[in-house]
Amino acid sequence: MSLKPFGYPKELRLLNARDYQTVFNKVDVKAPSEHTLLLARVNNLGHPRLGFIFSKKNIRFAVQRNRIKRITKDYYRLNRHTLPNMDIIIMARKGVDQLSNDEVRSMLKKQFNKLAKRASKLTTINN
RNA sequence: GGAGUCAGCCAGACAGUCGCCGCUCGCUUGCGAGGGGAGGAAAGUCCGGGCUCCAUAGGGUAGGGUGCCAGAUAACGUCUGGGCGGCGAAAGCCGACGGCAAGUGCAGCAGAGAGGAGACCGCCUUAGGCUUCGGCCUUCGGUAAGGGUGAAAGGGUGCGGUAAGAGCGCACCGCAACACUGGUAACAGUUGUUGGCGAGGUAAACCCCACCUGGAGCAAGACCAAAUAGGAUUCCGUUCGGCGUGACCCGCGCUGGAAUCGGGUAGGUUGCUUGACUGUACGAGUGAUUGUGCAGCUAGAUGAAUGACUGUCCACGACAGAACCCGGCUUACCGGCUGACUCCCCCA
RNA sequence: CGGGCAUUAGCGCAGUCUGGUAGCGCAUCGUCAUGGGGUGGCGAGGGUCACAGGUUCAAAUCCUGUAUGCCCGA
Repeated sequence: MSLKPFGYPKELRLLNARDYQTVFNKVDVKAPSEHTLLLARVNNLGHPRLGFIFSKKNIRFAVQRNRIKRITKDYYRLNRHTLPNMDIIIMARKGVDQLSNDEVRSMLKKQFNKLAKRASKLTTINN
């Protein structure tokens, strides 16, 4: 792999419905909170992959949806080296569009840290 | 200087760092360089058109739409100009603005009467009775001026007329029909003649008239790979029947049909941006719009790009995010700029 | 992205086509019956008919726009 250190190419995303379905079929780690729900499953690709489900039902206006997506993406590509090798789905709940950019970032930090902590616990048990 | 009307434009700027999606070029199979990367509404999906498939969209019926006139346009429910009506002091703005004299329906309650209407009170009068001679009661009638009901009561004002009244007659105003004049037309008129004026409201009620209208939608459709296959059995049929064209009938196109058994599914590419395009010059037109020349290429994703952070400045940044593409309409919106016009005040 | 439907009392629904009175069941309140409660009988209250314009004498109903919720088409 000769990826740019903070890039966001397609290898680092979940791309089609099958990718999403495999995660839903067997969730290894969950990280719920008031505004989001993270689901993750261990992969053996040597890097994490991210996908998001921000539905129109939970975030009504397209401008707000795009804003949350972009901040999430940006946070992910800057911090992916701290994440375990998993396929991660981040789902939005109602009310996320009320948060400011800084609030979204701190919320993401908390959630990803929670995920990494639980994942490390999982791998030690498996080993 | 103030108040207002109309038309058009802008939608924070600059620099740095880290990223995302196309395009071109270079080397080469992932990097480098260059250049591009949301809107005026991208929205709502309320109309119209292109495009695609169904027949090249054909005939009829039903259904739907539009609704003063003329024009613009690919087309429209849009736009422009004009007419009529309304609002405003004006610039200007607003209007589903055909027909109820083809037919049918509707109008609760109130009211005498709700449509060639109607005597409840009233007014006048015939006959009779009573009388304190003022009139009162009963009654045959006349009467739409007044009261009262209602959203709405079958021209208005005045004079004459009359028992009291009434377009009953006359004058003026209004109205209708015809003619004339102007205008392509809608329509208009210090025009003329005729008519006493007789059939009011509602068509965003059914409906009538005129014009328009085939259906579906890029999840349309096309291509590649795979697959519906290839099979087996039974029954029916071979001018029949079935399928497709999704309102119905005709027509047209394709084709043997049905049941059971067994077998089996996976996506990718394209459509996808050069267009009723943009800018500019000259010309046609009151204008919407349009002709010709020159120049330009201005998002094209497919879990879906156009962003985040830092710094500086200011008027402290609204509504809001393309998904086949255009033309409109409607709705949302912090502010700012330009031009034209109207009215008022002051100065010269 | 495209196509369609709904919104009426606290809740579930009629009424809208064909304009004039907004109604039904449950729930709420009062009262009768019971020693008390439930069940039952009788009675009452509660509605800007989602919002804003328009047509009409008159709009829940007809027309136009807006908002919200739901369904269908890979």
